[in-house]
Formats: sequence, structure tokens, C-alpha cells
Amino acid sequence: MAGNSSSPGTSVTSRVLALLGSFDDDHRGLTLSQLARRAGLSLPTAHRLVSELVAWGALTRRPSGRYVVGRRLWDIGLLAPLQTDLRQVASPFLHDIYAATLATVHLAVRDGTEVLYIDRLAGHASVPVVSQVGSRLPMHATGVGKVLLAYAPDEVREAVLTDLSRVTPYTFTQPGRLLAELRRVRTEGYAQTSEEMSLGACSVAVPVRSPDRAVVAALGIVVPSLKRDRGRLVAALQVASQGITRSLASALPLDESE
Amino acid sequence: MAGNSSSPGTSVTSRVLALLGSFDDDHRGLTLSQLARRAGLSLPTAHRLVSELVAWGALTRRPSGRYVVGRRLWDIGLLAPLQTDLRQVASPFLHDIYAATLATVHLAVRDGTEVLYIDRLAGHASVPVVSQVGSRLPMHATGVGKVLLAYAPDEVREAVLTDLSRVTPYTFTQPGRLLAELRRVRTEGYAQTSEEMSLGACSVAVPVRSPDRAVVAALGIVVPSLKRDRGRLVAALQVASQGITRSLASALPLDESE
DNA sequence: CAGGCTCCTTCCACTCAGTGAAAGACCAGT
DNA sequence: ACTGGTCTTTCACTGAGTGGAAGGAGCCTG
Repeated sequence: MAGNSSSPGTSVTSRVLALLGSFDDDHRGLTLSQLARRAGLSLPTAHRLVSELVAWGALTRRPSGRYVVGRRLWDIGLLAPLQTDLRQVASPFLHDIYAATLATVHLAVRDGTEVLYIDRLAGHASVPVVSQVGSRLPMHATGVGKVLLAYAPDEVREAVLTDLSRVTPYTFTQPGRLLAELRRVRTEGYAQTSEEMSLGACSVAVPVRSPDRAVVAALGIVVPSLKRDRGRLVAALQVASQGITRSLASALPLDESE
Repeated sequence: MAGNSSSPGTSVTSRVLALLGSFDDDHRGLTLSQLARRAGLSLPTAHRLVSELVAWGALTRRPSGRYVVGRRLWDIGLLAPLQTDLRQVASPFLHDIYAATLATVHLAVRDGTEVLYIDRLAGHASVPVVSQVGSRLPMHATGVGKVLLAYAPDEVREAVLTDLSRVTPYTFTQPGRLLAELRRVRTEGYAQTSEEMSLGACSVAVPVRSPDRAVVAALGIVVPSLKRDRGRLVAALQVASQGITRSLASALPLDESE
């Protein structure tokens, strides 16, 4: 570029994206200097780019001077197909499950080697749950994660098995044991966890299939303990899962004219 | 730039944003040429920029060759503060309302001179409703819109009053009549519509206040007709609205360290 | 109320990243 | 094989984008 040094190979586009990527769950409000630091940009550059982003509505400047993600970006994000369509179709079924079980309900998809939560439904006060819509968690320590892992391509499964980090004392960290569990998931059609992600929380999850039988998501609930009604919970989940599959048939085209 | 002509004053950033802005509710999957046309870019430029966006995860390329908004953009969008926090806090209350009324429930904020829907809760099959989460509708023809307009700054109200487009035969198109209605909203604390946005749909809405009494959102429901239970519906909404205000008190800090 | 700190903003000369025309590659109809 | 439509790649030119340096605006602390 000019003036002086500048990391060559860094396009303007990538700088803009680096700025957007600087925001995450733990950093939702950032000052200009923080943004510059996190994105690896000089202050003046960050300043100019950020100003353009604010003018367009991608970012918003708070009275405090901190920048946050803006509305325009929020509603463009909502146009992401899988997430939004699945959510929309699944939403009433998540309700049914909540009504039947009063447990926190989750809808999640696989994103690389992690679980991405795309919807969540919780009552006024429920079991403490780690997940947030839009957040990612490890696959091997969550119910929905095990389901998605059980039906994932081999290379994903291998990648995950090489890094079974311990989250609680009950987390499955031995590849063999997890593999056996995944086999069980495939034959029995549901996964469960017992305090493997957070203490005091157990979960059950089932796959959600598209009309062509491919597993596209997982549906799960979190409860304080699995007592003796695991069967009932699994049944509720499976009914909802099949309902979603049926609804998807009449809702997934997505290919437009002009 | 170079080569030849190029609209000067058009920064790379604005080109990237123009590409992102090319997506909307009716254009969620676009081909490269459509993107280039809509963003006002040459094909090669669009091609290069889009490739960068895809590489980063802001866009995704479908098997069909069409581009759609990607996951990365989706989850960055979720970091937008007002929307996400309000939603999260309000969600259980939307449920309560749904449980009590079985009507489609909406949570909306004002965005400029339009209503922006930030959450929506509907049963398996309800009254046909136009709104979508993330979509914008005119303020003067919706229940939540009237509420937000009633409490909006004067300049916004004036801007809206100059352009009262007719949506159905029942839409309020006379500024005087709407102004009177807004006064009524402020004194009585709720707004209503009768087939003003879409035929066969009526609505009731109330303001949602932050702990400091400012109106930050509106809560509304859509029903086939207002019959005689308007009072009951308004009461349900008001209870929920006050609940949200109370919950907001313990949830709105948003200012971080590093 | 100076002095030092951090944060934000503006200026400007230099130059390399980004540009679009043109041409090539690929389809699917006819 | 031709035609109209996509998408992709190349390339010489140049002005848009760059970061140092310097100027402000706060806000503590001594």
C-alpha cells in the first residue's frame, strides 16, 4: 500500500472481515483501539473502515464510545438459509416439546467439528445451561453433539476423536468409549449425556432428518437428571423430529428468479 | 482505481457492503451476475470480492451456483445487542402470552421510520401473518408500529405522517385521524388495528419500557378478530410487558474490559 | 493546574492493491 | 455446430487506501 509498511497480501476486504470477526460472545462491545488491535490494523485504518461500517449500519456506536454489531448486519444474518428456515419450521415443534417436558429445548447443527446452536427455548428459570443461540460447543460433550457426530462423515469423526478435551469429570475422553457410544446412538436413535458438559445437567437428543433421510440437525433437551422418564423424553423428541421432517418437505426449495 | 473507468468515491468497503446489502427477503439466493448487477459492480470485481467473502464464511456457495448468506455472518449478526438481549429476556414472556391467548405474538422495535420485527411466536397454523423476524413493515398500519410511533421523537412522527401509504381499504391514510389515534394510544396505553395491514387480521399492542421508563420496544398479538376479549388480550400483554421491564433491569449492562 | 496517560481524529505523500476490458472456458438449448 | 447465457482468468494502469506523525479531547494523579 503506501506510507510505510503494511502486511502485503492483506486485501481491504479481509481487513473489513477481520474487523467484523473481532466481535464474539465475550467481546460484543469494543473500543476503536481494541478493534484495531484484534483485527491487526493500524488505528487510522481501523478508524476509517469502522466509520464506513457505521455509516452503512453494519456497526453501531454506543454512547459509551464502544462499537457493537448493528441492525443491518443482524437482519442480513437472518437471511442465512439453513439456520433461518430450519428454525422457522422447527419452532412450533420446539414448543410442543417444551409444553410436554418443561425442559430447555435445543436445536443445533454441525459446523465443522463443533455444535452450533440455532435455536433454544427455555422457561423463566431452568437448569443452568451453557448454550446460547449462535454459540458453539464441543461435539463430544453434548447430547446434540453426539447425535450430529454419530451421523457425521468419517473425517469429521476422526478429527473430533483426536481432541477429546475434558470439560467435567464425567466427560468422555477415551476415543474408544465415545466410539462405542456413537454406535449405540446410531442403533438406538438417540444420544444422552450425564453431567458431561456442566455439572447438574443431563441431556437427551435425537437426529432431525430432511425429507431425503439425511441428518441435518439435532433436537435435544436438558434436564436436571434423567431419572426414569428418559423413555418419555426420547419419545417426545422423536415425535417432534418426525414432524419437522414432514414440514421441511413443503418448505425447502430456495432458488429464485431475478 | 485503474484499468479504465470506475465510479470514484466508491471505496472497496462500500462495494463489499453493497454486495452484502444485495440480499433481502425476496433475494436470498443470488447468482454472481445478479450480485454484480444489484451491487453495481463489474463482473470480475464482484467475482473477486465474493470469493473472498465465501472464503471467510460470510457467504456460502450453493451446489446450484447461487450464493447465500453464510453461517459466519449469521452468528456475528446475533451479537447485535438490543435485538439479542431483548429477545432473550422477552422470550419466556412471549410464551406466557402465547399460552394465554394462542395468538401469534410479536416483539418489535423502531428502526428509522419502520417497524423491525425482532421476534415472533406462532403456532402450527395461525392467522396468515405478513411479518417475519428481521423484516420491516410500515409503522402506521401495524399495532406494534402505532405504539412505537406514539412514543417516537417528533421528527420521526412527522416523517411518517407525510407518507401514509394505503395497504388495505382500512389503512389509516389521513394524518389527522392517525394523530388522534396516537394520542389515544398514549393515554390508554395500547394500540389496535383492524385489517389495516392485511385483511382478516386484527392486532393489539402495548409498549415495552426499559427500567428508566423509555419505550424500547412493542409487544403485540395478531388475532382473526377483536370480538369482545380485547380487554383480556390487552391485560395479558401488559402483564408480560411489565415482566420484561423488570427482567431488563438485571440484564442490560454491556460494557466490557479487554 | 500542570504533567502524563489513553483514547480518538485528521492530514498527507507514497505506492501497491484493486480495477474493468477483453478474452478464454463452460455450460445448456436449438 | 452455433448461439446466448453463465462464470473465470489475465493483465497493464493508476488513484484509492495506506500508516507515520501530529493535533485534540478527556480523565486521572500528584
